[in-house]
Amino acid sequence: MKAQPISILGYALLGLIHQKPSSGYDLRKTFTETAMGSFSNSPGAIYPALARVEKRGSIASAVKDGAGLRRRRVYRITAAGERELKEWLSQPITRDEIIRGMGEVMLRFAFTERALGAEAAIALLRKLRVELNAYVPGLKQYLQEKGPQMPLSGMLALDSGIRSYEALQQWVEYAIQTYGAVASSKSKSFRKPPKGNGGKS
Amino acid sequence: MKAQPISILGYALLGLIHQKPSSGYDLRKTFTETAMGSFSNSPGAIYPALARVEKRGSIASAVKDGAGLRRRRVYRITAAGERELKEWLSQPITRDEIIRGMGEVMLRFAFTERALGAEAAIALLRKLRVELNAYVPGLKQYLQEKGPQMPLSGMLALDSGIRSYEALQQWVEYAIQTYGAVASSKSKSFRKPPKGNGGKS
DNA sequence: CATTTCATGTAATCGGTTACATGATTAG
DNA sequence: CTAATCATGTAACCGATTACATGAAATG
Repeated sequence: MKAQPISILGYALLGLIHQKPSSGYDLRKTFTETAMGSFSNSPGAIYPALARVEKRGSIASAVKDGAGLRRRRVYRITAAGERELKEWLSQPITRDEIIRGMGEVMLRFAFTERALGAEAAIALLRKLRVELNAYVPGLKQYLQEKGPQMPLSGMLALDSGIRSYEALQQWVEYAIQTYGAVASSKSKSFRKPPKGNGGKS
Repeated sequence: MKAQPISILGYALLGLIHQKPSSGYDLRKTFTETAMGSFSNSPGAIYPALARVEKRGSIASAVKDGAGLRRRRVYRITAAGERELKEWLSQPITRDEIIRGMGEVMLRFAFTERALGAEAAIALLRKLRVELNAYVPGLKQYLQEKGPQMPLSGMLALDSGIRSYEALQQWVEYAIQTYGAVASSKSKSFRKPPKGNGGKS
């Protein structure tokens, strides 16, 4: 039944369009100008991806063309697309996803609040915490056991990965706390910027 | 002249083979069992990649086939391959590389010591430090400026990226110090495992 | 009026994913 | 002797990269 699945780029586009109807050019700008630089901003990636997602019915487009306006094809999400987005966001976080890189997890987290609510975002963070707590100790043990036999650079590269995961663990705690505060006060306007870290900069 | 460039997977294979002649199966095991899990361990990726790198002359293979031994095709690096590896490792670190993800940078770092020596590894770390110091403040400023207008989850996702870069900055300092100590003592056997972090585990 | 920016696409190519295929060898 | 593991491949498909193409509107 299910045709082949939506690619990660497809989900990124779907999530952004869900937040706000956009044209291909808008989405390209988002990828170049905001911190989503890990996605391709090339037209040869985005326009075909949009066409694929549209063909499967997850988004729909309309050409806006007024006097003195540039012709723009604006996409909006459909009911089916919203369903698919929510389904994707609801999938459990696996260890595999953590190993392959945080990109997809973070993308899902970024879209969860808007699509499923703050409680779902907190639940995702809790699941992420569980997976990290199960994964990181093994890495550290591996470093301690095999480290001395590795070349120094290999050992350091591994250490870099571990530190990165530990920073993520600290972030998860902070994010859960932040969400908890917001959820309990039930006020969307209550929002202070994160201090972020033990700023040494 | 230059045919199309070697892929990242190709360089990963080239670097590993440079460290030690290996078969495709060995390399697959390396990807699954060690912390290089971000690379594909599927035969459909590795064997064609090996064939491509061999066809361009960067590696050469010989079939080892003894009595009571399984047939294995073992690859070793050629002089041309070593040249190409060193050239790749010598390329400057760009901001683009940092944005696209640390995977390639770390891979290059991991191979640099063996291929170009400790001094080159330190030089790479210094360049990485410069690039990070130039990049991270902009991200933090972006968060402070645009953060309040972003949905909480978006702000937190960005914060996660920033924390990750800051952890990397700290790692770079640590790595430079570690290498400095080893280089000054000029002794390869002097090597203690990294404490790694403010261990809360 | 020329150039830059906006805006959307197409075509060639290539590497990775997934799945399948094949045998030989060791283990139970 | 059967099952699992070792070991190497192949084929179909699909998505991303790169480069090119087009045209309209704003800018100077």
